Amino acid sequence: MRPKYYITTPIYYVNAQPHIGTAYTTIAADVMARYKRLCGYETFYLTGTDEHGQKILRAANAEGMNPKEYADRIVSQYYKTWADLNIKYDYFIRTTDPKHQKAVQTLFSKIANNGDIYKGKYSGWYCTPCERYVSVKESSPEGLRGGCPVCQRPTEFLEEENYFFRLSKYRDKMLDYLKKNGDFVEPVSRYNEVFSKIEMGLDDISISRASFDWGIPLPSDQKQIIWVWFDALTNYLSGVGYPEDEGIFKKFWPADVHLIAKDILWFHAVIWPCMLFSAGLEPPLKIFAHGWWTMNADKISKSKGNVIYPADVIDRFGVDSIRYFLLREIPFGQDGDFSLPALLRRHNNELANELGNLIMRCLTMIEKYNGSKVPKSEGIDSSKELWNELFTSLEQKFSAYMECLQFSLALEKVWEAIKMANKYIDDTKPWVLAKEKTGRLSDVLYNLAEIIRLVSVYLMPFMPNTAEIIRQQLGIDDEMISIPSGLSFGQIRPGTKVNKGSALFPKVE
RNA sequence: GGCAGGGUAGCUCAGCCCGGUAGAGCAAGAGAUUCAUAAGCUCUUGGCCGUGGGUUCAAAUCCCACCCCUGCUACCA
Repeated sequence: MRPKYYITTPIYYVNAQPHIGTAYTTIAADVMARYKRLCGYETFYLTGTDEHGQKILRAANAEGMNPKEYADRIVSQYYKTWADLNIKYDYFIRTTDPKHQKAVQTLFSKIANNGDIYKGKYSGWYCTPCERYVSVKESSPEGLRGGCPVCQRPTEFLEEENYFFRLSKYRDKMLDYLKKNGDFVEPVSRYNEVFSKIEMGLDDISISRASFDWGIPLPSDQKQIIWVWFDALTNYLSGVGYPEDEGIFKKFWPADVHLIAKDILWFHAVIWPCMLFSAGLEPPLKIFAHGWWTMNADKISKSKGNVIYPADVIDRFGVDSIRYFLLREIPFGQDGDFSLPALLRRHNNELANELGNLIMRCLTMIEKYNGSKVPKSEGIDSSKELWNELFTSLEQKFSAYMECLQFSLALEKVWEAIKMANKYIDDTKPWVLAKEKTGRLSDVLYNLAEIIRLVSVYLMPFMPNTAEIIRQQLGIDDEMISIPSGLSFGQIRPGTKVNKGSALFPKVE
């Protein structure tokens, strides 16, 4: 039986169109999903949109629309952007889907039946953008009136009867779970933060709202709707069939990893597992919180007007270049800076010069010196053996880095091979060998064709279009493109006709 | 205020656990070459390793104090 892999992005709140931050998470998950598919895993990649809550209701009203229409409009932008970025998800979930709504109510009832939900009266300062109450612990006197400690925006005083979830009950269980699963939250620094915050104590949280009605009603009390975060988190279950489609659900749950940005760590690393504990379901295996992008070292925000939209850069650089840049530029987990000069450098140096030009020079030489056919390796020199060793070592390192989502390091390893190949050409000087006619030229050209093939396999998850073009240029078929069977050196058949096309990455500017 | 992480070449960082006369990539400069997207290859420049003490034959690396930055968190009121 094939092993499974289930990866998710957060479902994005439809108050804004997709930008570089959401694209980042979505691309990272796509790369991981494509990698796992390549490795033969039965893979499920879930993304989607979060469409309920007061914030959406207000935004819709402000434009004279009903919230569902408003959401539809934004959602279409998500579809388009993800298509433009070549994101291959298995399912796109919307919290307005009837199936999802049912799942939320089912989960809610499970937790209620377990005695973890009670009715209480709550009065306090509420942050609408964050969709949560600011606790007394968190708020300084100025903070109460001054704004939300998380997002700094104004809070409003609310008093209502709500239903509460006994989060406090799960403090010890949660700590225990973390101790037994040291890699549950990554990077480690985030794990430590979560751990110490839980140690300080967990308060019960209000998980229903009565002051507006854009949401999913409680099964037991139609006057209240379920808190958006409870609603949203449940997508990870409903997206794989919970509760009705047991076959799919049992196959894929628990999720192997929830990819998130660091700002929503608490909801995912604490509230979500505790909800699942209460419902008698397994928690996800890993929460990976990545960092934030700045723009020219400046914090990105709507008010500053420096938000970057994927379309802005795709037109100029191409999808694969953007995908590459985002994952290569910074170690996954850390913050990073997005800037045009940085993007230009990566694109022109690494993609155009080192990779694109490598392929171009190899194909040209095969064309010129061997009638566009991959020659038969003559075994005159020992470099084939050396390349074999190099790629064996690359295979190990690459997969190790991919397993721990260290995309930048995985790419760095692939680039070591690319640089070696460029150097190999300069060292062996095929243009000289072509005059000598010793047969050594065949060895070199064969090795180069094979190197390019292997590189394209490794790049496939990151740059699917590029990998596909390389495959066509080399004239090879799909069977040589898989992991691990396609990774051994020496598979490309002599006589294969190459098709030199145009430059893979035209230089920008 | 507490806890955690960090301050090393112009920039981004590795080295610090297991002390022994500073490393990589990018940027900058030079050279040989021509298969190639004026690409690639080779070489060079560049650092009192946050500050002040201490331990040691020897400290970026260990110890103490202080300064600055980042994250989590608390509070004086």
